[in-house]
Amino acid sequence: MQYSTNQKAQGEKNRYFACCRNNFRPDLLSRIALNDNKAGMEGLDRDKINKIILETSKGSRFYENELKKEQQVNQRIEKMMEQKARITKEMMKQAQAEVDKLTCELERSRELGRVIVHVDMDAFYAAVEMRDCPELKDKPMAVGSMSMLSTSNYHARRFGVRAAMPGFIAKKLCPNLVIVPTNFDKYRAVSAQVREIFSEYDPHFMPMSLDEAYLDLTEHMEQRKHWPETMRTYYICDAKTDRSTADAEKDELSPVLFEDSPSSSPSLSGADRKAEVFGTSAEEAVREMRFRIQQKTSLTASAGIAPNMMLAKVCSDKNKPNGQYRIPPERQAVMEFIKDLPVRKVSGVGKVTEKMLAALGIVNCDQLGQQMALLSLLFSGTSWHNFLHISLGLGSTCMERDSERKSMSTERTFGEMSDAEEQYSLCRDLCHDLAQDLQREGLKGKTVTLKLKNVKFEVKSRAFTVQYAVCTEEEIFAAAKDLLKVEIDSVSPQPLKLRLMGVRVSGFISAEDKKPLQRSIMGFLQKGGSDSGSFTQCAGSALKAEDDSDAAGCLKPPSTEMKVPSTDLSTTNTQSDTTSCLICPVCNKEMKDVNLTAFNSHIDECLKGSAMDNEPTGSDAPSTSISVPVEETDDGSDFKTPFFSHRTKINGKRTVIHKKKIPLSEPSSKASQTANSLDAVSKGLLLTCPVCSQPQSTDDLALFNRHVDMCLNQEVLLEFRESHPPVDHSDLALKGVRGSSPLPPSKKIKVLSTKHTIDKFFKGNTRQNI
DNA sequence: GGGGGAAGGACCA
DNA sequence: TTCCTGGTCCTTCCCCC
Repeated sequence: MQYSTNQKAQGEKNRYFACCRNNFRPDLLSRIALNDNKAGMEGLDRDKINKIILETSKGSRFYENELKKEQQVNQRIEKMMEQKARITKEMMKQAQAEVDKLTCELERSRELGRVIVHVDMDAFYAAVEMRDCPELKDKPMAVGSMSMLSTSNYHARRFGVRAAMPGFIAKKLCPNLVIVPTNFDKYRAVSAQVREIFSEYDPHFMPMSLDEAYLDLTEHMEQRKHWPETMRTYYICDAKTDRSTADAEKDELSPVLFEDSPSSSPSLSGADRKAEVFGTSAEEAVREMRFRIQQKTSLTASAGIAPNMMLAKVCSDKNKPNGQYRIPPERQAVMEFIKDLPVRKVSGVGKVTEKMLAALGIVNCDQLGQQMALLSLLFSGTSWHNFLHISLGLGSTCMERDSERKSMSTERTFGEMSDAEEQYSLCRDLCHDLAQDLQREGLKGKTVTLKLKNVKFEVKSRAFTVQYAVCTEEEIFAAAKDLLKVEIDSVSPQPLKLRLMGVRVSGFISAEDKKPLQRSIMGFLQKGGSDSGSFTQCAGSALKAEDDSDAAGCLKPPSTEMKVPSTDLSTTNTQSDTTSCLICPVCNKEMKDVNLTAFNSHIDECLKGSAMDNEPTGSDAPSTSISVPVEETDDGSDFKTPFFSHRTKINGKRTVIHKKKIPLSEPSSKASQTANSLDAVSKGLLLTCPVCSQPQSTDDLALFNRHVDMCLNQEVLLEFRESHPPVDHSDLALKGVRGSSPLPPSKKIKVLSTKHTIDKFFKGNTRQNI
């Protein structure tokens, strides 16, 4: 598809006059009107569709709110235009110089060597439903409810029915529309099948949602070059394209067609089957992947192939449905593609940005590039850098893998709710659900945010940062209910009329601390420590960690969370874990690539051995010492726990739990008790638990070890309870983190930003080059 | 002035 | 009669150090 600027301008003009004829203000249309920026929606009678949408929406509270938002955007544009009027020639000259300089740098670092693919399933939810219910195939249908549609099939799109449109409006546009309720379990199952295929092309592919993903095929292409034809041959499934789920499941069981690595399936070479041989180019690899997806799921996918993620995403939309498009890895080809591309096609440019740019006469990426100096004076650095990337056809070439979750939330929309008791009850329900989700992922966060949408569609969020990271229903509710109370009180004696409530927890504590409370042997024995808390990293010896702790002595006292060193592994379920580097606490020997079972056996042996030749020699006797961390407390006293040193990050600040090494000869220490215990073992009598200090029978060292493990875990919990007394939120109520400053929700009118947000595609290497 | 919390908004699927 | 959900990131304001 070619984008013609002239056609587009003419279209805008026509729409403007059509609006005038219909007494609709054109500036309102941009929010309420049909967004036909979607495959299968080209050439629609927009005026007719918009008229229906507006007539259906007009007068509703939603419409009124949209109107208000639209006016806010218009004000932003006015401000921007005033700012533009103040720009001098000199300012433009300087700005241009800066733009040129940055452009040169970006051009120098342009990377064209990666083969990035964006795969997007066509009308995914609708396609799954049509596959499983063939009678829907020829009807306009959508998935969702009368309130909101998730997606629509291509028949429905011809009527202007699309995702994110309320069902009742869709019904006005297309009275014969069939609305099917969502069935996420089914979509997830299909998505898993598709992802299985993705992983064969890029094991580290980046899923964006159930129906789309980015893949880096660079490595695959290298290998593929040397593949014989048999490895690129796939057999065509004769199954009906509209087969039922049962058929699909049957197919799934077929090793011939669907468990389809030709190399590992010699039976595939049956001559009676129709085969398709794919080539070695990127286009062929992607065509093969799409073919396999279709064979396995009976669903089609579209794909874009480009040197970066931004372009790949745009490309996947180019030949939708069931098509693909490639931008060759050459600068000229990229620039040619970008030239006429409407800015709105770029992911990250939404309707507000589109409108603001349009006010400056910028519709396509070519114009975006030409106006960059002006944009650099009107938008924030982040925003115009983003625009510059787009105009140069640059995007991330480095997929951000394993990025950590920042927040977790749950929200619910409902009919008007005015009763306070009901609202508190709902709030608790939400907290309950959220707590379950948080605990499922082992997350704890310090900021609780309550989101409210009133019946006028006005959204408010109120946040409160608690002193300790929370994850239970009670803890979250304690904070959320106070936030809710303030809102209810603020409109009293009128009722607070809500249509949505949500609760969010963010500000997660570090990766290491957000794991369950139980501290594993792995955590104790890990050499040194690492910010990430990963056991597989070897960041320095246990002795070195002692130095670290000294160095960290000048740091602020560790936050109380630090008293809960934790990992996700318990001492009893670690057998499958192999670590790159461990250090035995008894003999201090480094052990590489050892699994925990073997490591535990080694410690047992060492304990026996140490017991036999128990010869404590003071601090120079690492073989018979254990580490006891010392956590500084406010009164300067030591806080001892039987843990090894442990470093973590809280809110970006690195903190270290201090570790003090205590030789066995040191009296009155748990370590010396261990020494005594070892001595006892040597005498075959009893062993004193280093944690609870109780003598234990020593007939069986394994039993003794289990006892110590249990004690350790109990002590962790005890310390956790001591250091985390139940938070009485009624005391903390709305004090916020700034101490005396009362939280309450600011009633001030926010100055609207005239800045744009950054496109997430530019977080990779390229962005760092700026 | 910088860091960080709060609030609100843009954008995405 | 009816306009979602869950997530990320950005921007601005404001307080504190």
